[in-house]
Amino acid sequence: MTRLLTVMEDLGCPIEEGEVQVERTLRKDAEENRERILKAAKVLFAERGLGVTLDDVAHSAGLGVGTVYRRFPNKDALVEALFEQRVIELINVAKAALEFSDGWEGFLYLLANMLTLETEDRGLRDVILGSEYIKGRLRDLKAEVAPLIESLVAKAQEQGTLRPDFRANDVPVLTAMAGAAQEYCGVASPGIWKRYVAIVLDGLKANRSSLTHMPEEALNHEQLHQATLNWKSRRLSDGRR
Amino acid sequence: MTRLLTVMEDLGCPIEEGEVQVERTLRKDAEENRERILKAAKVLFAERGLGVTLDDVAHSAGLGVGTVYRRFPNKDALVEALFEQRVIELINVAKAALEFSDGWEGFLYLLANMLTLETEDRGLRDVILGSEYIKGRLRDLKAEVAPLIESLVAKAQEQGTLRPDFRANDVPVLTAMAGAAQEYCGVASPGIWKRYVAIVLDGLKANRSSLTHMPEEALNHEQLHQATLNWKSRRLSDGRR
DNA sequence: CGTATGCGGAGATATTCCCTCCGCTTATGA
DNA sequence: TCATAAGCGGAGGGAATATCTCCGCATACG
Repeated sequence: MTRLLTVMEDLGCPIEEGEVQVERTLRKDAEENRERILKAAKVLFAERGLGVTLDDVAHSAGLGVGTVYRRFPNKDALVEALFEQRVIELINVAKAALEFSDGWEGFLYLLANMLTLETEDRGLRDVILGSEYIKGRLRDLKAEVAPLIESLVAKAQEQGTLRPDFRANDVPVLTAMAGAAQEYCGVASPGIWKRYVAIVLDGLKANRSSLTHMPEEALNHEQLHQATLNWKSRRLSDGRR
Repeated sequence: MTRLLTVMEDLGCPIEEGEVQVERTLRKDAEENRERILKAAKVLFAERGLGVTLDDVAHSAGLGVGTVYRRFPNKDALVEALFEQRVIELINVAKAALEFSDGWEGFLYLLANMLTLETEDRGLRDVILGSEYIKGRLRDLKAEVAPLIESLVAKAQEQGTLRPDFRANDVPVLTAMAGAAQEYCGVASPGIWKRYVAIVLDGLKANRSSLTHMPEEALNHEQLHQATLNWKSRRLSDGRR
């Protein structure tokens, strides 16, 4: 197999991942290192989002940069390897949410679980909200989520429990908002994002008599100060060249 | 005066801004350029936040970098010159909000106006949410806002119109969230942040019978796609050194 | 018209990121 | 056992990006 591939390449026939299934088994140590890379990357991406460098990953895995680049030619490949499964989790959450006979219950289930996944993993949030590094299979998987949410929203609205002017496309924006709350306060109080989701949920219910219990305390002054220190203005591209 | 200052510096006595009031009048052209810098910076900071470079500002003002650095020794100085007035506006909004006899009306007034100011000016948002570049007078002014909000929240809660588990310290987080909505969707639909603030307000009212009208349409798929392209994972510091 | 003041922007310095290259090491199977 | 394909580390090249200085030249103004 290896022989054949090499020959094909020598003939100027580049081997495209996916066209020919390159399944050459790795040497034992190489396979181990691949696992270490994935493990380190999982943690780093979850903590700091898709912005992490392959250099960071290498360092964190206790390996040289070269090793990482040999196994994953670029960040896209690593991202795909790591997040396919996680996006499938999202799809499953949405499917499970559709199982509820009560549309509001389902919607609640969706938001609670989806936001938990996406808020606690910055990388997953980047995958859902952005498009950088997201190609091929991962992109396709991601596209499966929206229609499910649309059904769910429609159902809850038909039953009159979700406010009628809400739209499925608002969901990613809620994700961005919960993410912002998390990034702002997370240093001082991880999990506080639930407090703000509680507020939003009370704003989404078509009719409500009681208030949802807010599951976390607000930041105290010291914590807010900490958040303040942590805030960085994101550099925006400026268009000129 | 200039003479004196120079001598003092020659003697190794650094001149601190604010200790000695340096009020030497600028040459006419220099004064003009100073205005151009402020004008350009105002626009850039509003659009892209405190992350803009003094080089950016210079270029946008049609001046050389040196000119900008001569007039404003660093970004702190420029930020202070630009945002003092804007923070005073915030203070005035909060004071005006306290004038309402109806606490909820006042709270509504506060959020509507404060969030408008802070959402439409990324720089102001950075000033409020962050601490980078914020020193001296600007810092002091900023500190005047929180107590006003505290009174306002207390008042509305005493009157039973604002949910009792809300805290004044939640306000900056709401700012961060509205800002996130704006940054995510702003390219496709500026002003859409009001849609999400409407939801949040409905979640903050202690009792509500009707829903607040959502002032903007949700993004359509094309717009959402645009938002997706615009999303960048903020690079977080990684702690190692 | 002399000179203090101001101007432009190249470039020094520092940081960050992406990725390649190459000398050395190691797993593997003939 | 040992030849060798496969793998490894990490220095370093190259490209951006940001901050701030320096100095030869221009100009406002008394």
